[in-house]
Amino acid sequence: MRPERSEALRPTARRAIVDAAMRLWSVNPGAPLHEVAERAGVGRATLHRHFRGRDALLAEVAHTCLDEMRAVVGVLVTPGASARERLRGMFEAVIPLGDRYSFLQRESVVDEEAVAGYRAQLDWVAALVADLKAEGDVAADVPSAWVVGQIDQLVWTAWNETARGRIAAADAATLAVRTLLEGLGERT
Amino acid sequence: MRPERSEALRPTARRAIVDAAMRLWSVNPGAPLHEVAERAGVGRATLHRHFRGRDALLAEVAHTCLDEMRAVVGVLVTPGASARERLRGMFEAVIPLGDRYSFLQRESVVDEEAVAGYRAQLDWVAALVADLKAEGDVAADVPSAWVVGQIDQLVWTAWNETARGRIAAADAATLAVRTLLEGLGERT
DNA sequence: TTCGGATGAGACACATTAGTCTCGATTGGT
DNA sequence: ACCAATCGAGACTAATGTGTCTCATCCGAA
Repeated sequence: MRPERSEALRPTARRAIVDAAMRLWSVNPGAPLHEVAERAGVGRATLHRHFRGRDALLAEVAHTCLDEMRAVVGVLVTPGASARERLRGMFEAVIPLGDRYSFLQRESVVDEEAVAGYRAQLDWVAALVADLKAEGDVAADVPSAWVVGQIDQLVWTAWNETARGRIAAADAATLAVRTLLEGLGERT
Repeated sequence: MRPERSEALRPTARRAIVDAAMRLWSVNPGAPLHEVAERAGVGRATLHRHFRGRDALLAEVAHTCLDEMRAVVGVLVTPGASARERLRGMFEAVIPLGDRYSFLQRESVVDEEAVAGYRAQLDWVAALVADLKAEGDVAADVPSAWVVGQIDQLVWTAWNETARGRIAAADAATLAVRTLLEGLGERT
């Protein structure tokens, strides 16, 4: 009757709830908790046993997103890689995560700590932009804030188009790099 | 006591409500109706006198957005203009509207007629992209869907960055065209 | 088999929002 | 000055979401 019971252990429930919330809130940011519980295959009461309330769950979801993002981007610190290579690697790593992170677009009500983490991510991108400029991949006269915003949106657009099946997932990162760099590179 | 009373006529109330909803929902898509009424300087009951419910208001707001967009874009059919000039004109016309249209990003629950209007807008952009390709401004090997999505997002990014004061409004359109075209133009 | 912890289902109270109604006040036109 | 239409304020009900609680059940471990 419940073959998935064996895997629905104690620690797994919490994880399932967070995962369900990520996916559900990415599509419908205002989805009620009972929908999250249902999607997680968990009772409503169990959700409240693990999380004090909606805010607590939202905070944990945000933290999880940022942790995963950090883990994925952390691999890219391979020394010796050019800024352009790091940019491409970042796109390849982050674009597949779009279907779970898109709800973060709304910076609405999140933890103090979470915003700090988000700031750190933006700083990472800002540093990358600085390197791109230093290595001549991005023209110096383009405002860095614009470049950072563009990279942010490129990730979202890439996921958006692949999710709709209009772009092959494999092409997304290549297209993103090309779109960004050959649009902001040194004028020819 | 109420100097604005003279202008708060019968037909104006409806308009004020729609306008308030546009601006408010752009920032907070889930804002309750009493906040919309308050922002519009109107009683809650009056709002319900003009609109059957939340859905009806949402529909009218969407229609208004599309109508304004159509009106603004309609001016750009000046014959003889190159595709590139039309693209730039579109950016200049549409970017200032971002603060009222951004809530449309969520295609969530809208009128059947509204989605049709939105499709028409995308078709207009798709036609522009075709012209850009024909005139050699956009490389032929880039998927048109990507270009259309990019233009869409460019508008949003441009407003986002100008709203945060990180980019001068006057530079936004120029930057957008440069970002798009010199990123997707013929390889050099 | 027995026991303890965790779970699911559901009842319940509470808060917020949506929608309706009434009443007194204000406005613009006559 | 008067009248009809509209409006704002507030009371009221219904619907929805949130949070707490109880109880029967299931699972794994002893």
